[in-house]
Amino acid sequence: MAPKNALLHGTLEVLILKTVSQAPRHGYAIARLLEERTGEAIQVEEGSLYPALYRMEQKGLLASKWGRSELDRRAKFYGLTRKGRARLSEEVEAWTAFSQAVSLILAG
Amino acid sequence: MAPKNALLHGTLEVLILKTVSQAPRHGYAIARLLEERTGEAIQVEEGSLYPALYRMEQKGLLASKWGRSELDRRAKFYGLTRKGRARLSEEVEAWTAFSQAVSLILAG
DNA sequence: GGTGACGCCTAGACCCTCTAGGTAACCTAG
DNA sequence: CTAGGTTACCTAGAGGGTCTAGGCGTCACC
Repeated sequence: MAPKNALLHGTLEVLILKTVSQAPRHGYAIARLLEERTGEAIQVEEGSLYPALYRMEQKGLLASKWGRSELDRRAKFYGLTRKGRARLSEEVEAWTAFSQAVSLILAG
Repeated sequence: MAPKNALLHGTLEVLILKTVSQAPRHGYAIARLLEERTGEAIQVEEGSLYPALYRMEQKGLLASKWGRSELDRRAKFYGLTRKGRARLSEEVEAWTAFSQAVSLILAG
């Protein structure tokens, strides 16, 4: 079967980078925030999210620190590293170019 | 290493559907057309393209027929089936919603 | 006769997302 | 008090799509 969310492929990273650039956030909050802000147009499964966060920390884009959530639960907060910040603008630019290109074709 | 074109993932299908909806085209021409119209912003490798065309024909979205290219070479022309036409509008809609959602986040 | 463009195809690697589980702490309803 | 729902994290393996790196045949040109 076709994957439920093929379009998300490759885009999750920039979404996370952006979300975390505004303030340190924990994984669960990132997922909720993306869903709420987009009216469920973007849905991030936990099985995609946590591995992505792990990869991105390994790559040096994110740095994490355990803390307490808004509801006072144990939660791991992620913030951008300098490398992550650089990566964010690269990926925003790449996505903008790509999405305009696709729109151009689909409008043709 | 990061895949060269992670963003393309899941988008190639709708690009092909759209391109072929305008006129029957052969694979090589589809790739050239996508690149030229987008100023190389979209680049389709042959190793992605031909398997995609094959899959889409298997799924009943495309129908193919051997013919002669503009340069009078042997070439396989693809056209939309009724199912392909229906799929095209679904996917255009899905892409529009998704891309607006991503833009919303990235603009935040 | 060699090189490059045209045009098609394939195997396997690679990467990312998703499914489907599991853990643990906390709250509320009944 | 206990059953269920929410918060919050994690993982193994399946699944699916793209890319790498080849191969094939034809044709035009130098």
